[in-house]
Amino acid sequence: MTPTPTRITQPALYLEVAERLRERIFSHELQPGAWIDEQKLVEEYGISRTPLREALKHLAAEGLVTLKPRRGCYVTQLSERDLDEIFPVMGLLEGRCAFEVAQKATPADLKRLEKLHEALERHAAAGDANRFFEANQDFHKALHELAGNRWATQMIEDLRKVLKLTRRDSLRLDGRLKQSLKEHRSILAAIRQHDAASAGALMQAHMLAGRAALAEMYAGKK
Amino acid sequence: MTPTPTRITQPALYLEVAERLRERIFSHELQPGAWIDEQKLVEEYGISRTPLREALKHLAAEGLVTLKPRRGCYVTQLSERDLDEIFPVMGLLEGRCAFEVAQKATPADLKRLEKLHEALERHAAAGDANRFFEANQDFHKALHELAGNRWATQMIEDLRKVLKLTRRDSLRLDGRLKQSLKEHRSILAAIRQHDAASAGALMQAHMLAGRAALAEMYAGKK
DNA sequence: TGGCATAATACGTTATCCATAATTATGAAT
DNA sequence: ATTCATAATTATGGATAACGTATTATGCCA
Repeated sequence: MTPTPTRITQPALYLEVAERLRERIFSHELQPGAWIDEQKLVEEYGISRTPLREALKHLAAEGLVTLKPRRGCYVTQLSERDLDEIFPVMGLLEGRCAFEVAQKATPADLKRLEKLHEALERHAAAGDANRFFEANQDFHKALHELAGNRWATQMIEDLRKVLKLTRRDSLRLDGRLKQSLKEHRSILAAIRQHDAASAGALMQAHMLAGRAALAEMYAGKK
Repeated sequence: MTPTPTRITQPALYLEVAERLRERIFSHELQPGAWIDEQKLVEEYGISRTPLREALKHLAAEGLVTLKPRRGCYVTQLSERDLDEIFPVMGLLEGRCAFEVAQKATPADLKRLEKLHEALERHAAAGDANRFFEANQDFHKALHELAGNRWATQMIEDLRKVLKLTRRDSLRLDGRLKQSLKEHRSILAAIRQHDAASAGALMQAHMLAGRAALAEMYAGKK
């Protein structure tokens, strides 16, 4: 038998720390705007300051935290303006992916997408927003992979991470989940028909609709 | 009199180091694929390993260097595939900026763009590829600023840095400078007429033409 | 010549210290 | 008592040294 399939090269410590912090940020245990206490984390994780600081710089490059010189590290707070800027960029990139996939998807690719979409339908029918969110992400990821542009994919993933700072559960908004499903359906249909222009445009609209849903949620909170 | 207007908060050391390394990378003193010797740099700059390593991680996040676990740091080498992926993304983002600016440029904005374009014309007429390159960058930067999407701008700038790893002087290619100027002219014309769709499309084509020029250069080298 | 053990190199991490800037607490003067 | 200036505290940014360990290179032996 092969020895324990331990990772060939174990990830650097700072990457592991970054991942742990990411989770805490996404779970909102560390809220946007919160100060990140280096000393506390050092003790908590039982590591030294160096890798922690490297992890924080890494997260800063991703945009999840903001480094204020001589004042420490804070969880990034997205402004309304940030959202107004990020979603259109996402729309461009995701729209392009959809465009590409519609052009070159093979029957096997289509089958895969349909399978992912079925999961989406299922979770929507069950009203399970969490699973829907996951399935949604899987569907988009499959599109990126099929589009085959690694740089675009990287950018989209970075932006998605940043958006997770805020998005939380706009899907739970009354009707948004159903609407989102509908949009997905039409995107998939366009891809199936190899109608690249429509697929791209629909995807772009899908992103902007996501922004609008968020805005609605904020408005509702007031 | 006010005290010496020294920088309110002087930039962190690792940022300065990163900038110096960037220059050495762009000047091709550090060539793509080259191994970066930490010890040598530490001695050379008279700093300790900590800020140097932070600088390297920063550059890695920008994509200029690649960190191989336990094997050190190497200047990033772009493949043909990378170029084929990056230029279209640039096209999307820059195209969008041009689109936006065409929509909302004020007379003052147009005047500013025209002034920048004049510099472009001047340096093209003089056949000064270096200054043309600079002026070209200024023109694009002005567009980003007028478009007003900071996130898109950030991404474009990051990609431009990465492209500088390779691009060097495709502008010196026979005729490319002139062709580039022509493309700029038509873009500016579309913006002046507030023809957003054309401005966006022309800009996108401009980016793809840049990719094609690079490919031609590679082909010529063989 | 080929495989394996050993040595050298350099990366990742820890621990500690110092300087400086920011924050808070303290105390004096009006 | 309130305000302002100063002092004490705290935390970040940076430097240094040292250690463990993975990778690479060297060289021995079969």
